Amino acid sequence: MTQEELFKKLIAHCKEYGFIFPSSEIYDGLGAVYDYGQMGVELKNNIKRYWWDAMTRLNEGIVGIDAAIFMHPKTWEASGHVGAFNDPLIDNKDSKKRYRADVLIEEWIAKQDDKIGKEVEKAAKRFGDAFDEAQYRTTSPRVLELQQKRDEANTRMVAALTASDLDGLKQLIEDLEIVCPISGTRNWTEVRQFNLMFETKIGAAADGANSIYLRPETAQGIFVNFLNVQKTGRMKIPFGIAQIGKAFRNEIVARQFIFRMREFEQMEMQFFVKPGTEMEWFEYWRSFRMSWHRALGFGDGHYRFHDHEKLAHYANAATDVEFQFPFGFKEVEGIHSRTDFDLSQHEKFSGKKLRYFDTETNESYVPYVVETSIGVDRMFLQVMSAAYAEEKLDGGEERVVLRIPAPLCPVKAAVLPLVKKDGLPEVAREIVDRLKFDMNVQYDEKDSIGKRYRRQDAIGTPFCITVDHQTLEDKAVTVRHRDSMQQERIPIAQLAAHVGSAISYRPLFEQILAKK
RNA sequence: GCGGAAAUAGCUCAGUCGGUAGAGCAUCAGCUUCCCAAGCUGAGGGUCGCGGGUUCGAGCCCCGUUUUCCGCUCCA
Repeated sequence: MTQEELFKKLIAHCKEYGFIFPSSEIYDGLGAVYDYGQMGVELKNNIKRYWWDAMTRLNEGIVGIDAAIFMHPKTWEASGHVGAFNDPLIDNKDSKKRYRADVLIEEWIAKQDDKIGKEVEKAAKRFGDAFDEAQYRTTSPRVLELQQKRDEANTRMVAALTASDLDGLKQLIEDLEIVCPISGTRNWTEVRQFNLMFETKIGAAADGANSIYLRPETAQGIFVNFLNVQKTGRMKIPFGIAQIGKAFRNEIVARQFIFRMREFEQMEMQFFVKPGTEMEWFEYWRSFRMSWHRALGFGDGHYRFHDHEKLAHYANAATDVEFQFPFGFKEVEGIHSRTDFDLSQHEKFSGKKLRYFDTETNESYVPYVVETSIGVDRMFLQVMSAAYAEEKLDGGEERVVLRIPAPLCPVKAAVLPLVKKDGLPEVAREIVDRLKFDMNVQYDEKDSIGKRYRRQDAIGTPFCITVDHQTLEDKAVTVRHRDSMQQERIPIAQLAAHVGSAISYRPLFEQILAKK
């Protein structure tokens, strides 16, 4: 089976067993939007719980918040989203390729620089030791001409971008006679703007000034609350603020199932540190976050770091945690050293001081920030793709099993009377009533016992508790394990403790702290 | 957004020459009572993605559209 086939089977499995449904499916669905079903929501909640507790409880000085999705529009000017989330795009009609218009122009400018470099090189050879590069650059007519063309193009591009002048960008591409690298033609479409933030209206006023965005990331809700939390929580640097919440991006093309959705959920933590100590903390979080992933036991080889060479405008160090999905290594989480960019920007735009007063040194400063940001949905897909397995049994039959780590499983145990008579269902119901206070349990009496085991395998239930005739005498049940399919006899009185220890997050947490 | 392919029951699919919808599995009820699915009986479930056209008649032919998949493109 190829990885592609495996991925398709996984998607089908997600729908068949109630993990994920296409949004508003009866109306043909809505592109790149998905709903979590009865099993999916349990798994997703458990993933969030694993993250939340690992971040806020295993680390001293990390507290959580839950900020609103709507934020003051100025937030997004300060964060740079209003400017940078708008990409001007242009298509070549012959090659059918799409490019960012400003990138095409930048590439053209880089080419002029190359030409200038070559001119200078040639001249250097010609003149030998007597060559004065600085003087040559300011006097050679050929170099001056190239420089002038380059600078002019740059000025026009910046002007057009600042003014959101799409026609100006198109004109510039035509004037510079830029050709498509693939087709070599200049058969371009118009330049179009794609705004990646969703916009809506707030309030009843119709004056047009009340546009508001759905947040494209959760981080800004933390930054604007930085002082609130610091002061009311009496937080001392270094400290962190964690948050789980929805974010929205109007992706031009969103595909690969739940890997890229227009509405998605993030788990973010912003860690505020003293300037100058940020690299130390960047390393700490890089290592902590990787341990968090690896503790799930999917195999260390499925993970790798991707360190960013080219950094975003706000960052001075950045790395991704990538997981090997059926469609290749892809980003699940980002760890960024964001400097004081965000808080400084908010100081500028709000006019409010966002500073920390260090009582030991009597200094006040804008803290630096190290961010960890993980997509819940990507994490969900990671768990599902790592857990999904098709096995050949000794009898030659196939079994589909989700080897989800027990603490994350949607259903922890199924209680099954071996037969639907002789008082076995009643005993099974009693067991359900005892266990349901502590965990999500299912009762099932339909079909043969083997069939019921397979149904539980398909949703990843780690324990099947079977009540048989002997149970009536010895007050013990058969516990069947999902992965090994082995069975053991356990007294009913010990069930809660037995299953309870297996579904605890504790071993995962211990492993995170041990590995670090 | 561009190009290609597809869309029939919850799932996998069949449906002849254009003649009014079918199988297996799944689901539900009953029987059977069994520790690793597919025993017996019965039942429910479809505007054939949607809209239009051709035709006496369309699941089938034509046009449009939506969604999905593949490739490109994009991706803080």
